Amino acid sequence: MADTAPPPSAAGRSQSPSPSPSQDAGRLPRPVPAQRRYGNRPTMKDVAARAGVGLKTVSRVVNAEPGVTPDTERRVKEAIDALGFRRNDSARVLRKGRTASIGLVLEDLADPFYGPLNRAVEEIARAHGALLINGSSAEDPDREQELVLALCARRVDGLIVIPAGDDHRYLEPEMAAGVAIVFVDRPAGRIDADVVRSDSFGGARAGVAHLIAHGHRRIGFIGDQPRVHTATERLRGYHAAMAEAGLPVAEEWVALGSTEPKRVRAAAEAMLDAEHEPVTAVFTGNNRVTVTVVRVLAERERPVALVGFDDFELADLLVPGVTVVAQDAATLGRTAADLLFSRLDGAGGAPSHVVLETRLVARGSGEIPPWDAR
Amino acid sequence: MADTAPPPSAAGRSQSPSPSPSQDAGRLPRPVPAQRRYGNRPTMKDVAARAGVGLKTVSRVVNAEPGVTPDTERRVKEAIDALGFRRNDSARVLRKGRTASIGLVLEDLADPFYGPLNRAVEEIARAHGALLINGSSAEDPDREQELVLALCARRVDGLIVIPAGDDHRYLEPEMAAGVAIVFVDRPAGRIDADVVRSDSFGGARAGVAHLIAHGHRRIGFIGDQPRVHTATERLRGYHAAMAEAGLPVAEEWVALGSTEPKRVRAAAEAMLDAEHEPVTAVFTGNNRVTVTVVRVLAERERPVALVGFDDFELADLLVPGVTVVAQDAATLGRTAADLLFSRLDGAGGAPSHVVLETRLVARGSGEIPPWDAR
DNA sequence: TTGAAAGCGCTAACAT
DNA sequence: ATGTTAGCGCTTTCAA
Repeated sequence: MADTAPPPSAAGRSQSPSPSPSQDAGRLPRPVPAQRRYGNRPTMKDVAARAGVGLKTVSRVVNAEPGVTPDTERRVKEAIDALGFRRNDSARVLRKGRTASIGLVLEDLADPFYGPLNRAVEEIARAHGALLINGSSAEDPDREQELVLALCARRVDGLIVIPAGDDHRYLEPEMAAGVAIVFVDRPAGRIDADVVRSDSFGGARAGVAHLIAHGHRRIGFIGDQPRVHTATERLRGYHAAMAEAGLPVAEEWVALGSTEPKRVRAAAEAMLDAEHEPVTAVFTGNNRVTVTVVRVLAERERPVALVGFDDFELADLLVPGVTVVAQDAATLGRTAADLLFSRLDGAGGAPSHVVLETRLVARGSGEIPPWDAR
Repeated sequence: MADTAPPPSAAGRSQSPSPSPSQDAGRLPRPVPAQRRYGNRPTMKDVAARAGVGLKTVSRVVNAEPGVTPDTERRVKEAIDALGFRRNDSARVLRKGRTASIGLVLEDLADPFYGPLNRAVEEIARAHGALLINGSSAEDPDREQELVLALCARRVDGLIVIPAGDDHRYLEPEMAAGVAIVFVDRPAGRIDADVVRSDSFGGARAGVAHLIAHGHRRIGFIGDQPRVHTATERLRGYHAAMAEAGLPVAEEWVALGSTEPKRVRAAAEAMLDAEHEPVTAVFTGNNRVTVTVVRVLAERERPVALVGFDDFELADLLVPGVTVVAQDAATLGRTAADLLFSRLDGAGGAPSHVVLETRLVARGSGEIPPWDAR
């Protein structure tokens, strides 16, 4: 999209040639002077020494455990402040077995659809005292797997995954080992696991039916790659609506593929400008596609109707307003996170499949009549 | 909101009474049978036992270190697969001292402005083999500190922070201990640290000058809270542009505060509808504010000019298109991440302050002449 | 109330 | 080429 401004000046390359940091030059051949990790951070042992107490006492103070005299506590706290001590949670985690962190793997951190979802998950995690580690798969199954396994190696307590791939059997050992995993937006492939998703089929069917109700008979569908579950579900909804209205579907009216603007634009133009049976309305399979199609339609004379899956900011302020099938990303995230933490709290039982309803929001673009209406 | 699927059923406590995993059962009065953490995941020791090799050999295979016969390697790998072993990075980290993870603290994960930034940081982190832990401060200084310190306790190698607070002295011990920290969007408060930000002052000055060039003399400024550095910098730019044009600024034309739509709407309406000297143009301090003001202006008859700080998706498709002072969030993130990793790679030197230029993008709303022009 | 000792699972350093 | 021994910094256990 926008031009990527080059970093103005090369970032501060002003390092002086490191004046021989430490003096421990000519000494005994000690293998390694028990050198501290973590940039020589003080440990509980250091705090204990400074406060003149035992290690465990420091631990008690740090963790606010009972059984420490106010006076001792004060001395320990002073030592902590003086040394700038901060507990090393890595070590704690190793001992305790829980990391108090969960992983969130989504498709693209930059996609505005995931912002509210990400935020909702974070809020719930925070309420449970857990940190959120996240990353995006860039819609690449290999990358998804790599990321998910890296998170498992970090021993996240649980994982929320928006799957890019369609085979998640690689997760079986992890799940058997007790990692809780909830899939969002799309079900897991070839394993049975918790899922929270929107009703893609029903939403798309309703959206297309809306267009049909407004007089359209030749309706295009532009969606995501067929590998993506939501894409095929929405396409199924499209076919269902058309079939229910007794309308035929020409092959040229359906275009699945990447959400890359160029591809979407080409697909849209092809079905709009076809000699034979140009479409009078378009249903778009997700917000990325919708935005590009809005651009294409804005350039043309002939008014073409549009309904898009996913709501997006400012959809109401465009002219015409964009009619959408809205799904609630925040609720999706919140529900998934709640489910995940209930699993972590010990909830057993069969995997649950939560399906959230969508909502058709009419704003104008979906109510445009066909331009060839007689 | 939607139905939060109730935890299906209560806890799955179905582990059989541990069929005495290892044989060292009837021995000394060992306090606790060394029970495994992490949901009984296999460890390198288990793999070693199963493959009939030493622990270190497993470690070598797992880390692809040299010095293992192809045959041994095969046996170890078989054991790994059979057991579903996955290295515990918590332990690794404890030993190695580096976590290969960085933290990103921003204001709001749901704000579209941060999506591309987040994504850019993630890409760089990934290129360096690091994971990204992130969270949002909700623009609350206490929450920022809490989050940052939690990340430090996890011993992230470095931190990228979009500061909410204005006093970051609490980071001094961390930085002294070697945690690399780069601030983005706004400088750190009361400490000297690396910063990567846009030229808020210059951008705002240019934006306001643009309005002045189009004939406006009464221009409003609606910005973020005065605590936020960018807000005051942009206000400074506004004042500079007005002063340079010899224009007075009425007190009622300036409104700093929360970016909450209600507040922004009230502020906008007040300055637009003033009896005395209503403004004919508005400069908005960030994308959240801009979006709300666009809504307000869309409801009115009188055409009011608008220039906003920050670009946003679809700004070009609104009618009129919204003229903005664009900053490149992705480059901001990329530059900060590059700087962070250069620090982690040992780059020393004084803190660097990188300032990225902004770009005025004229799209229509900023070129509307004053409605009272004679 | 306090603390010493034994690991958590891994890697570094040193045998063999 | 492979194995053994110490820890990393913390919590757990148990004794004082």
